[in-house]
Amino acid sequence: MKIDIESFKVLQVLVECGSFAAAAEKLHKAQSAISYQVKKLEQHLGVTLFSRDKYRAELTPEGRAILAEGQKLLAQMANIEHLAQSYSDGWEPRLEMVIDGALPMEPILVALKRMAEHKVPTKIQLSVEFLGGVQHRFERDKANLMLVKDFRGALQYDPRDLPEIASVLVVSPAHRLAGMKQVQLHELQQHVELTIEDSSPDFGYQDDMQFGGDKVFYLSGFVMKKSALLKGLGFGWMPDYLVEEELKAGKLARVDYAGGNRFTFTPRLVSTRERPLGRAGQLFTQLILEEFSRPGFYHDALG
Amino acid sequence: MKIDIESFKVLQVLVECGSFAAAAEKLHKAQSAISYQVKKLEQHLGVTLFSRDKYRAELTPEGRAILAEGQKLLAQMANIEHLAQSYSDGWEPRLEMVIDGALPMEPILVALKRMAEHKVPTKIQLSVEFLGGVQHRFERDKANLMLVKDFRGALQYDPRDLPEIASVLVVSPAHRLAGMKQVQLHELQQHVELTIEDSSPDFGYQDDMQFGGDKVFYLSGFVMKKSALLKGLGFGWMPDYLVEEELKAGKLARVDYAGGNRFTFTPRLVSTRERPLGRAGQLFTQLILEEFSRPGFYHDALG
DNA sequence: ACATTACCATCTAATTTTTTGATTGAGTTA
DNA sequence: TAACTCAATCAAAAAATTAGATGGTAATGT
Repeated sequence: MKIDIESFKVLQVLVECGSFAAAAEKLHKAQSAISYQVKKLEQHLGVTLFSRDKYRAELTPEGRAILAEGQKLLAQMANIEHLAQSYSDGWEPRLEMVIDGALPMEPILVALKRMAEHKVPTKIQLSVEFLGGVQHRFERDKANLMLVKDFRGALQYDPRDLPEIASVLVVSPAHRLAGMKQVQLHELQQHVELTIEDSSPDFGYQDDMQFGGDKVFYLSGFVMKKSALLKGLGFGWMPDYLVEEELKAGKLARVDYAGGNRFTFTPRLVSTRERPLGRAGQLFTQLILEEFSRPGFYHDALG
Repeated sequence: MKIDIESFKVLQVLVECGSFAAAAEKLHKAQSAISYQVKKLEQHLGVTLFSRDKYRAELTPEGRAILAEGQKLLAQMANIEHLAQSYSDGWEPRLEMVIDGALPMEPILVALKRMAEHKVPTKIQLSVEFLGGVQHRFERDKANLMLVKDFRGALQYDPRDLPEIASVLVVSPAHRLAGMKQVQLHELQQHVELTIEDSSPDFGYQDDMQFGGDKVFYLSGFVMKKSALLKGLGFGWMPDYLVEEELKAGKLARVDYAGGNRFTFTPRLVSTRERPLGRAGQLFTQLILEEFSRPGFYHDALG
């Protein structure tokens, strides 16, 4: 004779209705069934829930307390059913995403905010990595989505292009490189290059855009890289949207590198066919596309 | 076909054991019963909990999430059973107490602390009232215990004496009454008397110890009364234990009232025969008796 | 490669739990 | 007082759950 959630439902309705018979009617049951359920619950708990010495059965103080706890139980049960309903409506329970720190966070955060506004039941986890670390983590954690800068595609992946992002080679105006015209590669190589540290543990990945000088500082993110640039520590690539202000204000200067001081990359939104996106992943995909394509945002930063 | 708590227990054990057969053995059931329970739960929730395409059945992501919620359900259920066990062990679900603000809080709080150390499952509610307010609230709220100063006993009550507490008539040393010898009643009546406001809404109750002058200030508690005394606003009774320090330090002085500047009262712990005390009430009664009888506490304050 | 074992779904029959419908005694209302 | 409502109880019926047997498939051992 196991305890049954239904007993608490009965208890609840019983108290609402005020009598066994009324509760029976409300639950489309016979009155004896209610009696039976209450008795069962009382026996199982070893506690008298109702005092029957008066005409109407009345909740005991213990009954009141058990009822209150039972409500919580019912609420948790309802919660589970709601969750299950969400799942069978196509929402996935979790959405894990890995994002390249080189990409602008603003549209990503806006997309997440809009997700929240849609009351999506999916639990979302977002990790930020750099360079090879993105793909490494995506594979290690078997994440669902990856928002990545450089992507070596394979068959099982399902990539989708986002609008291009441009980068520019910059340096502090106080730095020697700032004043030079038509800087040659060997000249660049004599200065400190600032780079983002690859966050993958195994270095199978190599940044295309490194210059190969002796003095390379590896930094752990664009915030640090930018402040190192501002301090005149060295030169390095920065996405336009991160240095627009500083260039305008003259706090940073473009390096006039002979090989070109601009390059663009195409961020990609990648999922895998093994783990097809659920409803939340699809919604996020759509929102990310919208936010990255929104005019007047970081595109304005482009010269 | 209703959903059953037992299903979640099965789910839990199933995941712990890793196989249907092992779970069946652990639960002393046939393997087919486990299959049946899982299928039932899946159907009811409309969600696939296990993927059976591989050799071993494996939790789906949805299953993992449902399991996590199910654990909460089981925890709540266990909580209810624990509570019920407490009740059938004689613990009452609630203990409501009303306390006279004239009594020292220290031993009461110590008793409550010791209650907590006993891991009493009873929910405790404590209200502080003054004079007639104590009994009024006791009756209105149908509380279980009342710790009261003056008590008009009736048959249905079950009072129990606590050690006496003494009060003294005090005033600021700067006040005119402070220097006077053998103060007569009519002299007292010309000054402001400070009294605690009766907290009962209907004033059926009248404080015995008032002097009947014109100028009476009603204050809402001893903290306020004491600071009014210290400021020299008037004179009034204070329990010894509250003014011991001030008398020693000379910040307050005894009034040399010809009718006597001391009176004692007997606090009483009262319950009613209609609502006999449960285990928590009995324990509290015992602890309160111990704390009020503890030597070296507020009794030291007595001259 | 073959036999053996472990895994889980499914089926039927047995068992247990729950519901029903009728009855009873006690308390309430007209 | 008669008619009524309340809740407990009982036996029978209905429903849910379990055990035991069987079968197909995947892993394991020889």
